[in-house]
Amino acid sequence: MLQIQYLRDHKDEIIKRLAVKNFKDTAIIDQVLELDQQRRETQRQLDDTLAESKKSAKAIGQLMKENKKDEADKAKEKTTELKQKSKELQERLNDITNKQQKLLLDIPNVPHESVPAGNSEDDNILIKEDGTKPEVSKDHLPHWELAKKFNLIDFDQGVKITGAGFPVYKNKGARLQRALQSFFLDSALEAGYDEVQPPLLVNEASGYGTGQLPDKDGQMYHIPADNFYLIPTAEVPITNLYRDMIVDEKDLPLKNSAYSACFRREAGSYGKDVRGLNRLHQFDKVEIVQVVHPGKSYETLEGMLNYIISLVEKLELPYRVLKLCGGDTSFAAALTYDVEVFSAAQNRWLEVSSVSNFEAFQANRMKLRIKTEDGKKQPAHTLNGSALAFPRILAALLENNQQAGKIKVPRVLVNYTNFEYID
RNA sequence: GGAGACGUGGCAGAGUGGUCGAUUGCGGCGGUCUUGAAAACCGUUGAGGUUAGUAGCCUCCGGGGGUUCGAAUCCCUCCGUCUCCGCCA
Repeated sequence: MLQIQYLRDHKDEIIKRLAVKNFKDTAIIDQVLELDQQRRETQRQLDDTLAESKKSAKAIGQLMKENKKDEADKAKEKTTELKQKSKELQERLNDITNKQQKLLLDIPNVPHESVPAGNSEDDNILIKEDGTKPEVSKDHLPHWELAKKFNLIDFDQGVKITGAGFPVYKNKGARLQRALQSFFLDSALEAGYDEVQPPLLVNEASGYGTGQLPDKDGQMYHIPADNFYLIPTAEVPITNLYRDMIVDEKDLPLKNSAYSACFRREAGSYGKDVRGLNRLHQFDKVEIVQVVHPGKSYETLEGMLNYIISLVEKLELPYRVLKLCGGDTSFAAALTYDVEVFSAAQNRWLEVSSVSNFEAFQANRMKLRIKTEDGKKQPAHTLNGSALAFPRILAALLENNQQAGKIKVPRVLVNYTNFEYID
């Protein structure tokens, strides 16, 4: 959510930058500012009325003590009138505030000035590409074939017990997943992230806090009986740990990591995108989150990106980094980098991480502020990134490392798997 | 799930209708004293809105609603915590 003060002061610039995200509903911004004007005016009227009524009520107390009943009764009448007036003003103010709030929630975050215009992933900018793509021969198999051949993942049984997009990992497939979890969590710990294990279900307020609601309602699994949502990423519970908090500047940065299962409805996906592990309804991920001083968030973003790259390098996977264009940058993000690994048998790049700076957008929604040394308060900046998502890493590992009759496990994972080959 | 108790400022804990945004203690910050520190003493110390403003004014005692001239204090409701019972990984 944008700060109303910021919107008031930089309206034209904001409209211009939102166009980069293909947000062209400028009428909504005019409406918000108009409502803001009304809000402040009504607030002022209400304050004055309440002040008068309060003064009058206090005077009555005094008159009662002095046994001046007639004067007290007179004052009561006056106060009753004032009360009626303030009640009306209060209702009007609530109405205006609610409308304004609702509209504000629908305005996306302003993209960073370096974000290029664009409509789709084709307009993303290649920042970096590194690593050696493996030689691919004709008998190279895609990961879903390998998973079957080596009995690592059972997609059909997943369909039976739940539905498509809910695979069952087995044997060395399951152990490899466990190895990834430990490797990613240990690495994050070493990089200074405090480990947490959050709930996988969150309430509505948390969904609004990080910006999934109301924008992505329908993408999350919802449990109506309790009005809970299954988390689409650990970003939601972790960042919301700091909702409604005022953090001392000297305690920054706050750094957390968490492993969690993630649940996404992925309505509308189809074709090769959902084949095998490429896109699932339930998957595993280690997420990293930081809460930082506004002056340091872009520096932090680069640091997080470099950390993520280091993981991919340790896994010996060829990768590339993209800066997302406006059209591909999510509702809540100001700047996002995607990290993709090359999956040899499919001959395609798979997104395994997305790291974003949300600036004050989430902090504003969830009232997460920092207190500076001179006692001033301002919204913090929040960031998060996948470090990393398991399924596509697994897909690339299987496809890229296949040899005659076996698959080689990268050296860094052998400590965790206790096997060198899948055979 | 059933019965009962309770939710007050960073924490502890008063206040049960009238200048209470709230006694007090601890913690934090500033000062006196000290070579320095501790102790002691003095002062200060929540959040939001409006505003050029660290001036004034208004709002906030779990959330929402109600009674009243006036509510932290009474009523309703929701949420949460605790105790006992039941169930249970």
